[in-house]
Amino acid sequence: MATTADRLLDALRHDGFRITRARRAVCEVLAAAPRDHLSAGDIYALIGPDFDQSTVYRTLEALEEAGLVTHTHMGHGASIYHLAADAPHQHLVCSRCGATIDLDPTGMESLLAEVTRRTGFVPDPAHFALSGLCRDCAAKA
Amino acid sequence: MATTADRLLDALRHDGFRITRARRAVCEVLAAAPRDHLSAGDIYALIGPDFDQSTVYRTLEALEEAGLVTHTHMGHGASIYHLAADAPHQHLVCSRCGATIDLDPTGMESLLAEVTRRTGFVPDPAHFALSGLCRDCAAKA
DNA sequence: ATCCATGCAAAGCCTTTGCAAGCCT
DNA sequence: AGGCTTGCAAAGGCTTTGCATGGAT
Repeated sequence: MATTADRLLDALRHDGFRITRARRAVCEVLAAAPRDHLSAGDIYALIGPDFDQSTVYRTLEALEEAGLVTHTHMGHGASIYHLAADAPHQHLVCSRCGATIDLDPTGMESLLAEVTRRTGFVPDPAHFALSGLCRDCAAKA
Repeated sequence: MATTADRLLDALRHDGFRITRARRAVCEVLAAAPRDHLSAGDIYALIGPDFDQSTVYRTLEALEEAGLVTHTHMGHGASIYHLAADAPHQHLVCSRCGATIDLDPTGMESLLAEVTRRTGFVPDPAHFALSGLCRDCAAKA
């Protein structure tokens, strides 16, 4: 069941947020680009010049507050935003060429549980990328 | 064998970098605070107003180029710098209270090897923090 | 003497904020 | 009507860069 803009907007409304042209535009972009890596700047570019970038940030903030969207820090550049309904995935960023890879986190649970056992810390691995060298750059190094 | 400022400076010189007052000051701060979490701003504050922040960044860049220092992205705020000679460690940052924890990466090797096996990607886990909830914040949630 | 490194200032990138006007409910 | 949202503009935090002066070798 794909996440549609209307579904996002309904959820926003249900949480007491108002539905505006700007929010509709952002939701449409997000719904049209599932599993994609959109920065706030990308979204701003996609919804066109009728809206302000601060509105994009505020809308994303509202969507995160409603649990509909999450964001991931990519270290260098801008953070990227995802639909919360998408399967969580670990982002790998090549520190040499900048390539990004999505990794299915299946199998990482035992490691994360081990971190929690040792430290009490409950990791949210999707919230930061993992740096390293991609296959090609590792081969050259 | 502790890393001293002189050792860092010798290594810099050996790589063709010149030794200056500013570089000496930065190296002294780094050598005096091993295993610490110093941002460029912290270092700038510690070396005093006789130097410029751009010099701090350029010196850290030189030290990284020479393989003497590494930095870790902490997501929100500034990156932190470490002596490369320090034991690598995974940084955990609490997304609620901001607390940071250092984690001995022993035991993570098998997971990282698994990532490489699946994707060819060779992770450098120390280069990004890991987000999540610290013990106290997890208990409250 | 050569040319790298510095300080200064300014800009860059990403993100946040203050404020008055406007729109949703 | 009431108050949440917007656009605009400006600022904020961190980092980088251009350029002429000054220092290391």
